[in-house]
Amino acid sequence: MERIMNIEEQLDILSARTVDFIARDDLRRKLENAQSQGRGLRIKYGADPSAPDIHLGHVVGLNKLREFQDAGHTVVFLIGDFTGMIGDPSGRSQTRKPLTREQVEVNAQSYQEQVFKILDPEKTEIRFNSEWCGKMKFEDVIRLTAHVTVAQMLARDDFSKRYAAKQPISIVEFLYPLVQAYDSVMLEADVELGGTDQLFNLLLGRELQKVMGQEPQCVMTLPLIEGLDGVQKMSKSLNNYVGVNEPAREMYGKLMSVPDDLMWKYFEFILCWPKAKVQETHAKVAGGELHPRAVKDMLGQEIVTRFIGETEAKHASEEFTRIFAQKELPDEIPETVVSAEAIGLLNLMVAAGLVKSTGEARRLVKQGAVRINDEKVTDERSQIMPEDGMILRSGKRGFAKIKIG
RNA sequence: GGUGGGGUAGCGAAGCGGUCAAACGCAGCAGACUGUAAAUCUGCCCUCUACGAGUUCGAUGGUUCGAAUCCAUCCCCCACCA
Repeated sequence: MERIMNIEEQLDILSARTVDFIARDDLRRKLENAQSQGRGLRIKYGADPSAPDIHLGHVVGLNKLREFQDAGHTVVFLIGDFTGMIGDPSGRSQTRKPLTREQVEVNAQSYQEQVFKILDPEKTEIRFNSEWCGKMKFEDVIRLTAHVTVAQMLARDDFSKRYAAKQPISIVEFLYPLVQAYDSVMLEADVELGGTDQLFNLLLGRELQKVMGQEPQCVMTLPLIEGLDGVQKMSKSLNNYVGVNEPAREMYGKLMSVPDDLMWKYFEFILCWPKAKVQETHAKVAGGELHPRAVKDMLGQEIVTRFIGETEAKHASEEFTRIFAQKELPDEIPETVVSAEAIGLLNLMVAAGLVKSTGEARRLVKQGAVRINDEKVTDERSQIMPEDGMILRSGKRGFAKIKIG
């Protein structure tokens, strides 16, 4: 994989699929210098430690990082633990509580496991920004802020919009981009990668490096791909994501629910299919030559294969067809242990973890979504005599097997 | 420091003395349909020992036969002017 590529060739490959790329000439110069000195470039990628699930949205960027590695460069995977421990006031969701040291470490650990499904550990440097942020004195912080003006900050799209709309903007939010920029200085990043929403922050890193007497980093942004709903960007908080650590069955199933039109993006940015191949396949579907369902099955299987394995992918695909197309049972059904006494149907469903409350159970029964051993149960008051191996089914996706104990 | 606006179910947002477990939208769930956990249509969507009962509308006390709606105090948030 590590053959000698000429610089222009590298530039082409590295800039493929990017939205913003600043600036090609800078990168060329950096590549030339690095090559003559026999070293690789340092590619920075920042990660938020509060949401340690890597999902397909991140994969878009990780793929690009991997390309850099394959070209002989080093990825600096920066975990923003310092910022994570302070918390984020912008998301006014209280769920964004500051993390403790321990949580950060646990999250960082799980990050690494997932990230190395894509990145080459040999060429990855994992760093934490508490390393330098934690040592800064207040006066250092103030000095840092002197490098940026409010007007510069307000240039950021979401700030200016919120300011115009008289929405709150916390000072901390002004500090975040600055911290991120400072990270670039400390890491001496040659290139920083991020989603298109990061453009401002990435550019600020460039500015700050210049001010601090460093070669400014190049900036690349990659598209944010939409999640399962097909509209909003994939994110954990919107729960429209596919995590790289999910079981094959989940991963495949979620991918099958992606709107058809979105598939092409996934092929291009997650599986890194060449654009021509994507267009060709798209054309075949449009012309009726290929069935969209078949193409989506291919997408699901290829993605599962990449993160889990081919056997699992095949199995997930077959099981999906069996359950949803032929309405049969999955291979493995979680067991619930109950005693051998008659129990109300609603309570049994709660006990089996199929529903959170009896109210929800009642609703499902009324709607005809509940079956016992494949027989529909419509009376919400029915008493059930549990039997070993009894199959309780609620809706298309809820299964429970009864075990007497 | 001053002025004004707020805190309502997972989120957003109505309600401003009874008909409010609380409109509406989003999210979620189910059914039908389908190539799918897509789209569309329909229904559901606080809890329970469930044709009834219990707890909700920032907190606590109060006025009332009756409060999310009125009063008092408190806590929290926001914008604007200084």
